Amino acid sequence: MSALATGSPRHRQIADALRRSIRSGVYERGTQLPSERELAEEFDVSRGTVRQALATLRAEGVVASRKGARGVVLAEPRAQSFSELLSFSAWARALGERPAGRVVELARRYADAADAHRLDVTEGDPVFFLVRVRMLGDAPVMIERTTFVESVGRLVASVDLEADSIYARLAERGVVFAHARHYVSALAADNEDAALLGVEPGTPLLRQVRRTTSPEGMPLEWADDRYLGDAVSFVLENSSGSRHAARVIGTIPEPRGDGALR
Amino acid sequence: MSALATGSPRHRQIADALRRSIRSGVYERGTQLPSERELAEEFDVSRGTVRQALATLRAEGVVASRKGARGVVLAEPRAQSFSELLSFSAWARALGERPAGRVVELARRYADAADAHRLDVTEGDPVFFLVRVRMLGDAPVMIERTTFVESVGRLVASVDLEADSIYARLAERGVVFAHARHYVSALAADNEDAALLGVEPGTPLLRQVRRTTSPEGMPLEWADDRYLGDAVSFVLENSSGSRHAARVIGTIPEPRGDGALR
DNA sequence: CAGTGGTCTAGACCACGTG
DNA sequence: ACGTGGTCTAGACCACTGA
Repeated sequence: MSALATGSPRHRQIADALRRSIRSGVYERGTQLPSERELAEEFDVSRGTVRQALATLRAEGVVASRKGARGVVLAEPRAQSFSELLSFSAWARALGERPAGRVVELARRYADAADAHRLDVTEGDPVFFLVRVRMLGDAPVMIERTTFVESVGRLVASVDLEADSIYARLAERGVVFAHARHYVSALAADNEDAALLGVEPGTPLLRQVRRTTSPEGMPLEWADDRYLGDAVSFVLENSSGSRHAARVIGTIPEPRGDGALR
Repeated sequence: MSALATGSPRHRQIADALRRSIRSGVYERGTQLPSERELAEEFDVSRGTVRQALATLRAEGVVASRKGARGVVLAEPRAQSFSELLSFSAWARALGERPAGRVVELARRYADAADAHRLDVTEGDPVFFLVRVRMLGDAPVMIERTTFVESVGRLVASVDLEADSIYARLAERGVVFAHARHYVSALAADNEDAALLGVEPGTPLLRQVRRTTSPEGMPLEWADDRYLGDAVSFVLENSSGSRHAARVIGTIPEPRGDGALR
């Protein structure tokens, strides 16, 4: 016990405490939580702070609540975070797997129309392009094709790409990835995909196109990741109030509009 | 103008107003928003209410904010909601498409192990099983295989499944779908999939397995939806603070644990 | 340095649900 | 009828950003 987050905000500490209570069976799946006023007294904070903590758990799909009734426990908390969705290395390590990567290509090149659109740069501006095959243990599970804006790419080029997590290294140098939008669809492996993953062309792949921005909203990278369909899946939570996820026609918005459809 | 949501909470009205302002170009992508205190004065509410509205936009990926600096506009707001992710009909209509569906099978049967696990019922309990092919215009785009708990399934059986949105009809009868967890992966069309969608076996499909619960956390249905990979994709937003989405090893959790992994 | 968002408090009223 | 969560107010202090 102890040594935990004395400096972190109170509402986060409370969310952590509630998560632990649920995981350890103090509050079981399907049962009701104490009222917000009771929790406020228990943690010696105002009700507003308790509500802030509960909002976090609600967004995680751990609890649900309605107007006149007490909150209920929906499910065990999942251990995941933003960095684990962004970084293959962080994710793999959190699962106890040994992440590995083989660099296929690292090049400085010039932005084409797609790069320009997704990174908010001008066509012809320099960007960095990186292709890696990522593995769990010895088995390849995905191909990662990432395009970085020049300032970030220069840092990437100085990292040990075979061993390290790019995002951990960049974070050390003050490059913060704060927000991402992901497009998820399915496609058949083309010849290059197939060769890199060691499968037949035509094998179904899960495609994730991602665009990541800094806290200021500045695009930092975009990536086209392709997973073996039976190796990995994505999980998302989705409640009546929230709009974190959506479904769109077609695959990936290419030409104009940043937001697809239209 | 006017006629809009006089009864809805103030923070929602403010979020709507800000979304409109961004869409209409009052606040452009990449620029700063007014300070929270200024917005509070403009809308004549307290700062807390403004922050509640901004939290919504943040979760949607429309704006971002950090400690000492003003919020910035990340992207144009997307028109989507929970019901549009859940209901094929609502989604298609919102896009101006004409949704259609062909019922392949509707049967009352008895829960197998997977049903029992996902719906919190006992193996052998009655459930309702529905298979539909969904189309946009004349083209089939997905197969929907849904299993309902008995109480909901009985209502489903009384609905015009070819024309109506199940979820709209159920909502009218007081069955509220409040929370969903989705698992997204890729797989190859099997013979049945291929025949129903009119494609070759082996064609890549985007698979979404969903489990939906009531506001009280009671499971109402689970579904295995398979989309033509090039017809539809999913979009998700994901910020440093949030945990709405995650990546997991393997495809769909089958046996135990509700939360996959472990 | 002044201004900002992040956090927190201590109240209040309402619509809703359950007994 | 009562307790509940949802909403809202009017303050306050802090850590951080940016000129």
